[in-house]
Amino acid sequence: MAGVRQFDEETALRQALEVFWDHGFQRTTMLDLAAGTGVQRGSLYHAYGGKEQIFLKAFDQFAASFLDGAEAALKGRDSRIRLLRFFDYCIESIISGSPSRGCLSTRTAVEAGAEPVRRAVRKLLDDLEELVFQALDGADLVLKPREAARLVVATTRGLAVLERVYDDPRRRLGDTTRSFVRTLLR
Amino acid sequence: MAGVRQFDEETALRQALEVFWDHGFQRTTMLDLAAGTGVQRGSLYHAYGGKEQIFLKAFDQFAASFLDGAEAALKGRDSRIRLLRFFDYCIESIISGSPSRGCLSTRTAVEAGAEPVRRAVRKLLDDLEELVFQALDGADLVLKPREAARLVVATTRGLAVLERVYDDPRRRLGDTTRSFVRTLLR
DNA sequence: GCTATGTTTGACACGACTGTCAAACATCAT
DNA sequence: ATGATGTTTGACAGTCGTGTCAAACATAGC
Repeated sequence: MAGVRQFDEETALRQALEVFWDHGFQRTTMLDLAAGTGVQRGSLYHAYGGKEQIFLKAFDQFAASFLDGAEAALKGRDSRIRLLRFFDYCIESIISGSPSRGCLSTRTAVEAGAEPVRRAVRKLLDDLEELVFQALDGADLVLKPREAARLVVATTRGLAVLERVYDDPRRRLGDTTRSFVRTLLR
Repeated sequence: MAGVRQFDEETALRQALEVFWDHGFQRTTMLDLAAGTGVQRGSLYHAYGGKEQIFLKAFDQFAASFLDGAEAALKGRDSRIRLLRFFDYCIESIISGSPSRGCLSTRTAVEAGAEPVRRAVRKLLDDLEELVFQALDGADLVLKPREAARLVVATTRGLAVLERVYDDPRRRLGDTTRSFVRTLLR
């Protein structure tokens, strides 16, 4: 093999993710990605094909890291604490950046049309559901654990939307979270 | 006054709303609106100024009608039935159209950057919360009614996101809804 | 009918972004 | 060193959408 890639792929994808997170999938252009990664537009086309493919690769990295964090947050001994920590983790992710960038996966789910992107988001949510499901083991629930896990994931989506709408999202989302956990656990 | 508008404003705004709902705020262009309303692009600019102003007017109509429907759905005698009917109403709205168009306000909240648009969505959610709050009067709740109402609205946002991600949204959203109502009412 | 007033129309200039490509380039293997 | 291989680069042509404007138009009121 000669003719070797001049940029570091992992770095570039991490930078691309920042761009997507800041601007959203739709508004992000190949020009933005070129600027954000320092890689020429033509090179990006050559290496990946286009915006969607870049997104999918960047999102994969993101999803893996996000799930790692979620798993760690779900590790407390009490299931109430586990849940509250998990939601805190989600909220921190959602309101990260300044101005805050919102929830990447939610924004993507709502904005993106293409099926591969939709599938990537679905996979993240399914994986997340699974983590929550396992963390709910032994909790005193009104619902079956599967249902509860799904409801938890659904609630994180609700938070993501509220963040876009209301001011002082940390407080607002935190309050909503605590309300929810109180109803879910018995 | 001479020089009179040649199109019916209410009709045009209703048609514009369809366009926005189908394509989302961002993807909708003035060309789309011209095609959808049958009004020339130049006339739309002249009459309203631009896309955002048209959206705000169309969205107002939508919000009023949506809230009417929600209020009606929240009218049963039992608060459980009231809530379930309310969620059914939301779900029907979310999955209306083919292919289904999703939740207009959620999509708008997530897509739109401009403050007036954000404010319009916020108003709808606040109004919705108020309706739910009143409908929760006398319900046997774990939470304070205000908190419960907020959680209900948050949950409708979660549903809206799930609809974008999962297949067979009617079932999925319905299941999630029933889980939620079971946890909320005691 | 005429006029004043506001509306409609199509064309215009412009900017943003896309996707592609040939030429220049860098690197590896021999 | 050289050739083979894949990468980078900047330019190109094309598409789509914007916002504006002067001229043509329609109507209410006199």
